This record gives sequence, structure tokens and C-alpha cells, in this order.
Amino acid sequence: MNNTIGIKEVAELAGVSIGTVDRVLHNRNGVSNKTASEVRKIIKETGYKKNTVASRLKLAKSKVINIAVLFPEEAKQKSHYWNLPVIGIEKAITELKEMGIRYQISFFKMNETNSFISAYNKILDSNVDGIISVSFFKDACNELNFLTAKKNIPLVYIDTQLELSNTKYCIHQNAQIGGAVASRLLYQIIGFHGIYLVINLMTKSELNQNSHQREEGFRRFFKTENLPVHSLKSFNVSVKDLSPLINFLKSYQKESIPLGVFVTNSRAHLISPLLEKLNLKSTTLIGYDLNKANRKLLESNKIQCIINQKPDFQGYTAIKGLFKYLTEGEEDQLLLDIPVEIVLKENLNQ
Amino acid sequence: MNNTIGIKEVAELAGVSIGTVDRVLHNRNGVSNKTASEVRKIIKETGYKKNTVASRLKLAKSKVINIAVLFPEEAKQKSHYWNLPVIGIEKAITELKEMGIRYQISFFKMNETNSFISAYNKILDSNVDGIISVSFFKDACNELNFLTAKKNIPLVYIDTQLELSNTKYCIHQNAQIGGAVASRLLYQIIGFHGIYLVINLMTKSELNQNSHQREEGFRRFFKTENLPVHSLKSFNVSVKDLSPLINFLKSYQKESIPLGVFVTNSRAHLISPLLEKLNLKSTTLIGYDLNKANRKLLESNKIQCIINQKPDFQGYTAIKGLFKYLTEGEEDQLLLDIPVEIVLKENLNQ
DNA sequence: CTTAAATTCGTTAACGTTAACGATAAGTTT
DNA sequence: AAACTTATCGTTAACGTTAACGAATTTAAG
Repeated sequence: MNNTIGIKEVAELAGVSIGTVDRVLHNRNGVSNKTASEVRKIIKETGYKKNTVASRLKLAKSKVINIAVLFPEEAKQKSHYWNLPVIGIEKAITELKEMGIRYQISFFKMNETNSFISAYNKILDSNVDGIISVSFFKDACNELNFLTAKKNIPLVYIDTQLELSNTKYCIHQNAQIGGAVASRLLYQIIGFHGIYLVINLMTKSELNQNSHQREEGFRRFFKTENLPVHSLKSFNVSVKDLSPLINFLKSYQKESIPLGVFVTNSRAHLISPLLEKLNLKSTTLIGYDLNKANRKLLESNKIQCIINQKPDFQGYTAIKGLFKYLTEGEEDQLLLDIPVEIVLKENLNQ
Repeated sequence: MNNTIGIKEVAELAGVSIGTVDRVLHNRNGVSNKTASEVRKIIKETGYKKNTVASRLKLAKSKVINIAVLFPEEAKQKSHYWNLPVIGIEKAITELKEMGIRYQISFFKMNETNSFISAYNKILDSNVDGIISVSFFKDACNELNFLTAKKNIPLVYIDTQLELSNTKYCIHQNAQIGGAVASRLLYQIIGFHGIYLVINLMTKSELNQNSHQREEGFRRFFKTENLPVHSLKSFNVSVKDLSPLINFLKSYQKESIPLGVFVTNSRAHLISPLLEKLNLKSTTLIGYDLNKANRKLLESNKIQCIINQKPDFQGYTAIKGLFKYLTEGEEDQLLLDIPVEIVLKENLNQ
């Protein structure tokens, strides 16, 4: 009935003491090859699994698990987007605090690679068991991937900004699916004869990876569903100069064709006022991320739909996944697709 | 720095032994009023909280937490709707198994009150620490509420079928919000001039509580958003005789007005073939629950949107909530609104 | 062959909580 | 006053894992 096998049972079956079994389990030396392989055989046969609860009770004080979080400094601001994963992280840490786990957050400036590099160097100098961060800088992140791999420290990226070939663990939303969801929603509403507008509102010169893939998913939808569209245009415009976009909108102002706008990042709130000014009231606007401005516009029906990446959930699962990995070696909770959540005014505050 | 206060520190501060502190914590007798109140004072001052990990390690074998699950017998069928909460339950049990928690499932017939009653009587006769079930029968559930309250056994209903005044714990989706989400989606698509159809597909003579509230939420949307509609009709039809509905659809067959259909339960898959037959192809169909038939129709674009109640998540949180309650007395995770999840073809398999 | 060094392994005391088991003191019955 | 309850409280051995400590044996060095 009670088939939970402990280290004691393994020891007895192998004809050794629990100390020896423990040495084998932790790959410590001081055990002969012969007995070690015998113990390993028993472990395999019995399917022994360490009792994490007992293990962490023992180690909670002497071997605290230290997680370093390295986020953009915007995470300090309450209700800012980058603060949301922190909320999830804190929730997970609270749930696990009896297990002996701590986290420490440090910050970098989104436009300063060096602030990121010096921050991760400080982290790597401390004794850290796992890292959670965001991929903003290509070269620096590649270097960090290399350094953490060498030191055998798990590094989890959330909310992928860049996709790096040597990234091992990341927890994020599938951007293509997000784009496809947006296009289906828009297509249902404005249909074949409408005008589709994909807006990449850029702060840097290069296009963000997420935005790129979201547009790709958006465009692909029409192909896979075999739905030819009358007009689908995309704009890569700087937030500092929206004039190309404004000019385009003005040219369509008098046509009475329905307009569907998909903003591929969190700045849909910058587009809504434009549409208001130009009297394009029947426009359907879909954007990303539940920041304060977007929430407000969703509540006042100026934005019709927001796709949520659940950044809080990403932070939460990152901690839980790291804990599972560090205590049980279980990797598969560190490589996750977070579901695409569709948020309307009605299910906003749940 | 390390401000975790244990029973040992409390004992020292109160000038007693840990045995006495334990007696106070568990309200066991054998301690004088004077020392008890002194201990309680220290507990309050220090904010001592029991270390659940250590507690459960100690009790995992001697005091297993027994959860009884009482579900419709359809839960036995893989991929049936009622099997989904079981999957979530099993996931939670697996996560907590080191803590000494077990569950046992028993079944009742959805059309036989007595099968429910005899099942819960058997459960109450066994030594059970918590119960998870579904409210199908008014009188029987009221009685069960009474009996569990008397025995001080927490009873959690998921996926509310009936709303009972004396229910203490339930984990379910807000039906009104679900209805409102459906109406917004439909309104965006078919607009002011369309025809709205709410279909309550009934198996019994009385209207299901969920269906009722979903319709209410659906109708309320238009009022709160101040959107007069051209036509909004609701049908309460038996699954055995759809003819009233068919007749209605036939009468609208030749009008070229967009039609939006909201099926308030999991049986949207019964409506889709009707629409096909009557050649009402531009109809938008929204339903509930990701059963096999609905999934298939979503994938083939015959259903446009499904609202998911996340029954697996409900089961999962029910176990987690019961565990938290039984170990720490924390009640607030047993009274939960599960978010309304909007599922399209594109985000179906995540 | 003796002694030192290294290898291999068992024993044991924690981690924080629980509760059985005694031990002591106070009160009650003959 | 002896014997017997009762009330009150401290001591201690678990739960399963960890790792320091030391004991026993083998190997190497002199």
C-alpha cells in the first residue's frame, strides 16, 4: 500500500548505510565503484525519488536557494509592465519560502548595454543558484548565456525580446499565435472588404523580435485560412514621428471602409487618440499588454481588445520552474509557452 | 536577518517547553489558562506561523489528508468534460503527494438524486478531511451542506450548476461575465442591425443556473453599454425537440441580416449542423466548453469562439485550496472566480 | 615491518513539528 | 495520612534527508 521508498529502504536493499546512499545520490566521493554501482542499481529498480520536502526542511537555513532577477529599471514603478513579472515572482517566493528560497532583484537601463553587463557580472560574482532576466541586448545576452552555461547556472529569459540561438530556458508567449489571434478577431469583425493595418511602434531603429513575429502570425492567418484580403498594410514607425502613419490614415479618412488596426506591442494607447482626432470612430483596435493606459482605453471602448502575455504568470512560473529544476533536476518547466489570453472590457478585471 | 520564528523560539520567550506551545497551537487540553494566554500572547507578538513543510513531513504517514471527490459518472470517460477537473485534481495531488495527501473519487448519476445521496453518505461515513463535488440536486446538496457544516468538513463545489444559499466554498466562473463577453464579441461582429439568438439547450425541464446567468449577462451587456439592438431572441429548447428553433431559423433564412448565436452551454456542436443545413453560413456561433465535438468544429471554422471555464484549473485549485485550508486554516482560496477564457481556433491547442 | 596516508563506510545530530510518554505537583478520597 | 486522581508541563523519539565526524580498512611510504 504505502510504496514510498526512502533512502532508508534503498540503503537496506543495497546492504549499505544511508550515508553511503546519500553520497551516491549527491555524487560525492568516498564510495567505491562497486558499492556505488550496486546502490545505483537499487535506486533504478525501486524508482527512488528524493523527498524534496524533507530535503528542503533540512537545507532551508544552511543552503538557501538564491535567485537573481535582472530586469529593466522600469520594474521599480508600480503598475508598470515590467513590474508585473515581479509580482508573480514574489507570489511564488512567498509560496516557497519555507523551502529556503530567496530572490534579489537588480536593474539595468534599457538603452545601456553596459548597465546590463555590469549588473550580471555582479550577479555572477555573488553565489547565485539561478537567474531570471530579459533578452534586450544581443551580444551581451549571448555572453551571459555562455558564462552561465560554463558555471552551470540556469538562466531563464521571460518575455522574449530577442531570440538567441544559445538560449536554453525561456518562458514566454508564442508571438505568432498572438498575431494570428489578432487577425482572426479583426477578420471576424471587418471581413474581406476592410483595410488591415499592422503598426509596429518602434523606439529603436531595429524591429523588435516579438513585433516581427506577431506581424508574421497576423499575415500567415490569411494564408492558412485561405482568405484573400482587400488591403493589408504594415507600418514601422517611430514613436517620435508618427507622421507617415497619420498621412496614411488621412488618405483613408473619407472612405467608408471598415478599418482594423493591430498594434504589435504595448503602445496601442498612442494610436487611439490619433483615430479619435481623425474621426475614424468605427475602427477596431487591437493591442498588447495591460498597462494602465491600455486598461483605461479598454474600459472606455477606445480599444476593443488586448492580448495579454500574462507577465505576472511568467514570473511566477519562472520561479517555480527554477525551484523544480534546482531541487529535482526537472528541466521541462523552464521552457514554456504561455497561453495567449484575449482580454475584452468585460473580462478585464478578473 | 533570519527572522523566521519557530516553535522553539516561542517556547523560550514564553518560558515554557515546546510541548506546551504545541498544545496551545492545537487547542489540546492539559495547559492552564494562565500559561495558555501567555503563550498566545507571544504567538501574537512574534507573528509565529507554523512551518507547514515540517508539519506535513512529520504527519505525512500518520495523518494523511483524505479528499473525497464526488462527480458525475461521465468523469470516467477520457476527454469528456467531467473528466477535465479530474485531470487538474490529479496534477495537484501529484505536486502535493510528499505532503501526505490522497484523493478518492466516487460517482453519481446525473439523473438520479439517490445515487448522489448514497454516495455522499458513504463518504461521510469514511474518515474524510475535505470534499469536492458539483451541485446538481438542490435538496440533496442543501442536506450535504448541512451535514458537512455539522461535521466541520470543508465542501467545495466546482462549476456551479445550482446556486445554493448555504454553500460556503465554490470555485467557478462568473457566468454573467461569460455572457457579457459573448455579447461583446458578437456585437463587434454583427453590430446593430444583426439578429441575436440566445439558445438554452436543455436536457431537463428546468433551466440550468449557469445558462440563466449567462443569458442575463448577455442581455445586460447591451444595457450597460447603451446599445439598442434590432432583434434579440432567446430559445429554451429541449435537445430532444429542436423544431421550434428550426422553424424560427427557417423564417429568417432568406433575410440577408447577419445572425449571431450564443449557446449558453456545452452543446453548441448541436447547433452548427442546423446552421449548415439551413445554409446560414455567415452566422457567428459562440458556445461553451472545449469538449471533443466543439474542438473539432472550432478547428473547422464552424464554431467561431468557445468560452472555456478551465475545468482542469478548477479541479487543480480546489485541491490546492483545500490543502491550504486544512493545513493553515486559510479560507480565501476556496471561494474563487476563474477567469473567462476566450478560445479561438488559433489559441486552441496551447 | 612499522607508520603514515588515503580510501571507504557507518553513526549521528540536526531541520521544525507532532504527540506519546512520563514526571511532578496539586487536589480528592478513604 | 496514605493512596489515588487529576491537572499541568517537560522530555524525547520520530518524519526523510543531509553532511560532519570518526572508525575501520586498505594502500603507500619509510
